[in-house]
Amino acid sequence: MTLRAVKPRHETQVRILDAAEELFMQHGFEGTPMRLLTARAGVNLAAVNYHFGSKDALIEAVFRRRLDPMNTARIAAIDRMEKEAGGQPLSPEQIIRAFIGPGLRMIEDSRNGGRNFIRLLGRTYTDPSREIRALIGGLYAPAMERFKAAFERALPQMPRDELVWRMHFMFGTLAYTLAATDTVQLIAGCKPEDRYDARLLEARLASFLVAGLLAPQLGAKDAKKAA
Amino acid sequence: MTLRAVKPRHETQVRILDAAEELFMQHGFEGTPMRLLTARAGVNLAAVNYHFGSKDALIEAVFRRRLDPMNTARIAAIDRMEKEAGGQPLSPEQIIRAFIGPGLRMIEDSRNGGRNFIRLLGRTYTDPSREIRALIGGLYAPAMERFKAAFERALPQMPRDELVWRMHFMFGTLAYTLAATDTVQLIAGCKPEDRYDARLLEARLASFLVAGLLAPQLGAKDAKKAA
DNA sequence: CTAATATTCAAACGTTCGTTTGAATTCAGT
DNA sequence: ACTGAATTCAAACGAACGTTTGAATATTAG
Repeated sequence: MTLRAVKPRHETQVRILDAAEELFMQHGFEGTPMRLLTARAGVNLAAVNYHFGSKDALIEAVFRRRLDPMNTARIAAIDRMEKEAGGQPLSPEQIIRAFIGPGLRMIEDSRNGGRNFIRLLGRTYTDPSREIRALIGGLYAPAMERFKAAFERALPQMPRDELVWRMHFMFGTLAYTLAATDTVQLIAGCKPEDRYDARLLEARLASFLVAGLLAPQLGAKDAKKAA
Repeated sequence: MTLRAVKPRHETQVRILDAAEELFMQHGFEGTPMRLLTARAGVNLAAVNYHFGSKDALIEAVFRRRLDPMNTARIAAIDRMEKEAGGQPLSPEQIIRAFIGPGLRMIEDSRNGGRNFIRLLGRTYTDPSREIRALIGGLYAPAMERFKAAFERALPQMPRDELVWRMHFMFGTLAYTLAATDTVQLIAGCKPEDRYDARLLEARLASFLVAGLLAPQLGAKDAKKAA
């Protein structure tokens, strides 16, 4: 009741979520049949519908399991840093690292499938399905608002729409970097043995993003067309 | 034979390609049934298999139709610019604009479906299917090599692997920006009536990418782990 | 005009999909 | 140990998938 009974209570659901994470990453949502998924998880075909209701509900559960704690941690990190700064605005690099840190560090967690999830997450930002994108957008909304506020405080001189675009660019760079962790060799013959060092990647990415965020703004001639 | 006969000769194939472009963008490859595709194109269900062989072959044809001329144009632009420079290396901004220009300007072509294709292309870089990614990678390879060479000439002091990473980041930013042309509002309440001004977007993106490409490199302490 | 080729068409093929069913089994509370 | 709920299981459901077929039609060439 206390030890042996508690564990298998949700074991089936965990096995399903783990298998879904891996297979969704490898083959996509529509490319992953329920039969393959349940076989990989070692459960009965009907288990997904019994525990989650439908395949779509399973997809949502896969994202909620990791994304909710991840974004909660991001918001908590920003809150803590601002409190420590005592009213002073944070530096852009601090904010950027607080945002990209949790995702990048989850790459190293190949043990518990965090790496699978991150890659899955990266390519789901641009999923064809409107419902899927809406789901991801909804899960991200609170954290996004929080970070936007932090950036506005750090860069009070930057116009609102300019900031939105640069956040868009930064978000895209992160998403693609996470999604295409095996596609770097597309550009150059990067040896596949070069395993990802998350700390090094974080440093490289942070340097790139900080520079982009603080890039020279458009001249007045072009900028007035944006207003 | 000269006017009425020439046009309908390939009209069916063009209608199929146009419909595929739009529907693949909206629903993905696996999410687009042949019956919907052929109905949208106004052709018979068997027409795709007759003219292209299979659905997979159609996917390849969709990309080849636009991507081959696009990358040819990119390479030609670089060649021309280098010739005009007379041996002098090009500026990073020149190279970046030569790369992102063709794609961004195709966004404005909503008439002939170029906008559809660009969004489709953006999200296919991170497609789950290995075959699809390999196809895209192969179509991009020549242009990628050409631009890598141009960057190496423009930035001789930058280490090879550092350049590869930064090209990766830049490529990701462009891909996501193209793919998520309706997701900017995810970050902020960007009014949907704000139509894309491709020239303005190109200026914003170029500024961001140039800054990122020229960002300060990692210190020696971190850099030696990369070697 | 006629014969040969190219294309279109309706219909059906076999397969695979997500989901449902109802009985069998395991578990928890008394 | 016994009862009721929770879970697992094999089997089947109807629908939708990509593809194939062979006849009908349109196009080209001699």
